[in-house]
Amino acid sequence: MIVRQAANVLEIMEFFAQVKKPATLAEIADHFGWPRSSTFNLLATLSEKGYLYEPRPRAGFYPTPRWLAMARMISEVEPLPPWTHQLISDLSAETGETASIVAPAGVMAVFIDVVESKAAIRYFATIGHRVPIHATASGRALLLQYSQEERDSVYRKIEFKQYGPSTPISIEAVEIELRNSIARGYCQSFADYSRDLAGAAIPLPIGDRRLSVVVAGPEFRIGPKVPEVAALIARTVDRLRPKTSAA
Amino acid sequence: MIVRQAANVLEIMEFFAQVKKPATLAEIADHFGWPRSSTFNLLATLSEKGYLYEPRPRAGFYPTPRWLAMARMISEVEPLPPWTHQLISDLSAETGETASIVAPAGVMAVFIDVVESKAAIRYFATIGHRVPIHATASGRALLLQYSQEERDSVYRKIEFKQYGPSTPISIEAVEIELRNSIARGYCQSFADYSRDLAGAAIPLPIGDRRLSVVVAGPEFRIGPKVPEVAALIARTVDRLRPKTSAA
DNA sequence: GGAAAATGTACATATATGTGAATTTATATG
DNA sequence: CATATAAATTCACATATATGTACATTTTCC
Repeated sequence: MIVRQAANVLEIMEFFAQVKKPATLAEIADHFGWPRSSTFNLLATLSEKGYLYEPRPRAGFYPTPRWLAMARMISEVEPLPPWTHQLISDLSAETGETASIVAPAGVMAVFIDVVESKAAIRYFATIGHRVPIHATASGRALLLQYSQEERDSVYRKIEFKQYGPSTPISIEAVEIELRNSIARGYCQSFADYSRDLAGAAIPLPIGDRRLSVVVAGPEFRIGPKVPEVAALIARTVDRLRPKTSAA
Repeated sequence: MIVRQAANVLEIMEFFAQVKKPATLAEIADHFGWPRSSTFNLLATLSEKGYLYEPRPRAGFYPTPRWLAMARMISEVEPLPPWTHQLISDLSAETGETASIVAPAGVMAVFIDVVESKAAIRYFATIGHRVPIHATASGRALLLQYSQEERDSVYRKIEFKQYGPSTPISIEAVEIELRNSIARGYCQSFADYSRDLAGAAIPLPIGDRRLSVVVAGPEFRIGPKVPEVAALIARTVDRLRPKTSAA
């Protein structure tokens, strides 16, 4: 069950992140198609908690820096080491495609850092973007780091759906693809989940964290180059990852 | 009316900002005294939206960097000019008390930047902290920037409460205090709202934004020094504020 | 290795909550 | 300055939602 008002808080936050200017109750209500009274309650709640204020008279609400203060506190713990951002930054620059660091979230894989391609046609992904762990290159690069028992436990919760022609729709299919990936030396996906999207990924364990790096883009552009992209990823990780410790 | 699940999202966020480590469903439910099933729904919603993930197996949930990404996008608009942080930083260092930048939010005043005193006994305030606009030095320094009509409109919404012995409990009392403040050259408060708390504030208009600076601390320590603290604030603003333009 | 404890998940139901309509307040217009 | 129009609040009620209970899964402990 989705908790509507919880989701609405996030929607509002994203709304402000997008429009980047104060908005009145009426504007917000109209934008989302929410009743004014409901919007009123929500805004009052966020204001009361210190997350919204009125920067100038009659110009409406805008988030206070409290969001930022909280997010900073949260993120200063175990941040990703700086070289991982360098990594996807370099990869995106060299390949012209979108590169990301990905982490597990149950049966999904979450993008926790992204550098987008600058191409007009590109893989559009943002931090927080989620994809099925079993039907994506990045996700399978995570699964490779699991023990058999852990994988089984994940499999039990997966609802296998035919997202595309090549989506693995059974546990066996996934396991086979994992074995192939090991043999191949990297994970790949050709529209397994998103139409026209292809990508290459490799596991990226950092400390006891299970992460992966992925480079993805439109199939017609990146498709033929997947092997060399994979090699590039491996080389770049090798170059940037500190040799001394696990971190 | 307060929207409970909206507030809960913020609570969860603040919880993570405090504990700074992943937490399981059970831990979160117990911490807040929420039913497991409700907690489950909330966490599922936040996860689904890409704001929570599971950094390592069986270690529970933690916020994704998406919070930070959103907060950054929101805050890069019209950020406070850097000299305002310098201002409260200097003021806090010189006085040993807590210094803040404050903005209006209806009948309340919100702290939008804070540098805390390092003293053991101090005014504990965080970004997002809210106080009644009419019963605080910082709030009245905002009201001074309003037109009479705007002030009247605010007064109509205020519920006058006797927070402390010197709280102004009528429109006239507030207006008188505002006139006194003008004569005096700064706003002051002696436990008008918070027990044992005294402070000095002055208006700080920036562009068309109505802000104020306040220095506040325990009455016994800052009380006798309020006039000189006020003078210090004025001098420091004068020193740091760029002379050229309104920004 | 098996039982017990803890944790996570599903669902029907009572109830807390969102909302439409009414009221008040603010702003624009003649 | 009066009137019209739009925005912000309030409130009672129907309904969408949180939760108690039951079940499943995982982990711990003996």
